[in-house]
Amino acid sequence: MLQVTAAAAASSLPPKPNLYPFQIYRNPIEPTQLHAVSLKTQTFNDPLISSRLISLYTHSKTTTLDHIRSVFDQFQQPTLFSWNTLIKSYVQNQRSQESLFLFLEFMTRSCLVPDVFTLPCVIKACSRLMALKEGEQIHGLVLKLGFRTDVFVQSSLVSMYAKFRDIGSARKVFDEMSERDLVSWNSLMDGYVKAGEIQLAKELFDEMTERDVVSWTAMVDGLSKCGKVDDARKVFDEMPSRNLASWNAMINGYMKAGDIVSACRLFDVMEDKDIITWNSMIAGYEINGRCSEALKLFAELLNLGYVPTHSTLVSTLSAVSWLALLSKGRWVHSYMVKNGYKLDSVLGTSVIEMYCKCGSIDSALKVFEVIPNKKLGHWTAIVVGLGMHGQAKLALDLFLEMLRTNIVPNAITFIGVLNACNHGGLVEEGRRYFDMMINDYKIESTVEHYGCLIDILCRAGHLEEAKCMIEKMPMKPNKIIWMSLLSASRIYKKVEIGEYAAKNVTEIDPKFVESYVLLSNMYAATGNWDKMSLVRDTMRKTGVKKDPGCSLIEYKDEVHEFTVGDKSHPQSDEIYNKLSEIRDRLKSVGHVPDKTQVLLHIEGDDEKETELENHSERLAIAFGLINLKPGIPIRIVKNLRVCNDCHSVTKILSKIYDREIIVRDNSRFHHFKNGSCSCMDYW
DNA sequence: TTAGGGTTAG
Repeated sequence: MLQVTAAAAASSLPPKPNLYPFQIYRNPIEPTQLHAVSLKTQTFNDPLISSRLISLYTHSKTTTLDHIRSVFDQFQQPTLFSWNTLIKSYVQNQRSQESLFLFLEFMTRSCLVPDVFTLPCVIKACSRLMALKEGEQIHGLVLKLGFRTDVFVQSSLVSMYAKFRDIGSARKVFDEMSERDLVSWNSLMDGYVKAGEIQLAKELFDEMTERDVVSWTAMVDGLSKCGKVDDARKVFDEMPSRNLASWNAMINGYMKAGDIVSACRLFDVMEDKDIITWNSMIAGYEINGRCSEALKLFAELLNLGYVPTHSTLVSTLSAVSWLALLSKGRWVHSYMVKNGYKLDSVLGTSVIEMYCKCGSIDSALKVFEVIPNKKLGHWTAIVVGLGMHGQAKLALDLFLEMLRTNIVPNAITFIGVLNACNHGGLVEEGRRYFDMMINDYKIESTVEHYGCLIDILCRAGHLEEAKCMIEKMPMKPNKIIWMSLLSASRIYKKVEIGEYAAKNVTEIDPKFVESYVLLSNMYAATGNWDKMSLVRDTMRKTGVKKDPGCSLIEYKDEVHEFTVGDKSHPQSDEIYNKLSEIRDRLKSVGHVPDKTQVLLHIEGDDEKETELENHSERLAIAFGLINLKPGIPIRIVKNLRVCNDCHSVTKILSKIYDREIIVRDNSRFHHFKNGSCSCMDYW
């Protein structure tokens, strides 16, 4: 009897250590070595050996996850340990979706029961994927299996719900926990922070009997995210110890508050920095409009040997886009290609956007075309970009192609589509896509969608209808919408509607210059000189001033900036000679300057004409004609809307100098080529 | 044997 029991026990136990090829746990061993030996000694399927093998593979830096998977697939009966290890590897390698698939396979195929190691892994996968439904299912499984008391499992659930912004469920799990560790406190607190409930976060923080650096950092982060950067600094100063994350949170807080000086002060005194520190600074400069500084930091970071992350590149590309530094953008893009960055949803979109905003729609298209299995972001970026560049037909063709590949558009895609319809003057299509968005895709229309549709109507001259729509739309019309109506009133000479629109703009933003400019230009265009001088008087009285026009052009890695009548450029003499040559050529083709649209207080026609001729974009064009070789497009970035006269002059120049001129104004691109412009004279 | 959760950029 005794003997039988011993034999049965022996057969269920793992073989004795001396039966193993070598002492697999004690000695350092390469996974490939163990793999080979296990095959030779036919111990490959031994539970201990196979578990150890998977573990060794996951720790080896040279083994890919797919290879580990192929080894795993050869096991006859993978152990729970092997399943857990593989599931975890997927999560760690940012392949959470596959880890959930694997978990599903585990549940259906393996006859094993998940344990306290399996569950936190899959819970984390759900929270990474923002998979609410799956997360709740796994929560159900946790309850069914009775892991209610396991602190690891429970705190994973708290952090998952916190990530989902489902603070109620997070709180519920937290309240039911029989014991709580620091992580559960911190997770819940962070949940409150993320949900913007700073008061509740603070209460929880005060309630905590023990705090670690993570708790303190979450508090710093929370306070600075709700705009209390001074309070955040107080907490930061009180902290018993700080780590990189704490410093980064504080820097980021300052940057979000627009306090670049304080952010820099911290950055400068920091001894250790990591890539997140640099990313925070670069993104901070970028959101505060200091794009040149952002690019400077990017260059410095590369010099110091840091490896840029996706986030670094997104901010950098964004800064490049703002400045429209095409050559810099190309450099960053080729850096990415050389270093094997994949153009995923986020990065691909950034690169496409960069080329669009730098005026090279051709490069954007080239990048778009070579991206394999394109995501919604890629499609949206190119549709929006084509719209911006006035290529309506291609934009809509691509949109339809996207629908054919069963990609579901979102609200932003439709902004691109409507914008494209607008540039192509496609009124009926615009209405149809607007309805399609609401009825077929159940996307709620925003003020931006209405803005596009109203601009479509305005552009086509349906001003009354546009006005009706503005009055009937379900949300409060914004400044842009009224400006759209005002701008069209100027073109179609509908003074009454224009005045009505201008009045509404002024109510929203009394200091908004562009509305005064448009109103005055509308009066000028309709010969209402008295009212025009009235507008100018109002501007003088309220102290509203027109921003000085400014144009940028990139040449040999340098940005050349011109303002109206600028004489500070080293090549100034040459530029003014070129301008007088331009004047003669314009005269010879019969161009008469449109002096009605000048809004500086200048008496006498001669002065007005000189003023026009020295508009910043003319200086930039002259500079381009002097320096850029024939055939190379002249790319200019302007801070304001292009004025009427400059627009018609640039059209003529594109023809007489046989030169493509691409101008980015404050909202769109104008491609001047062979005497016409891509905006079809509506802007 | 061996594996798990929380803070900072985007």
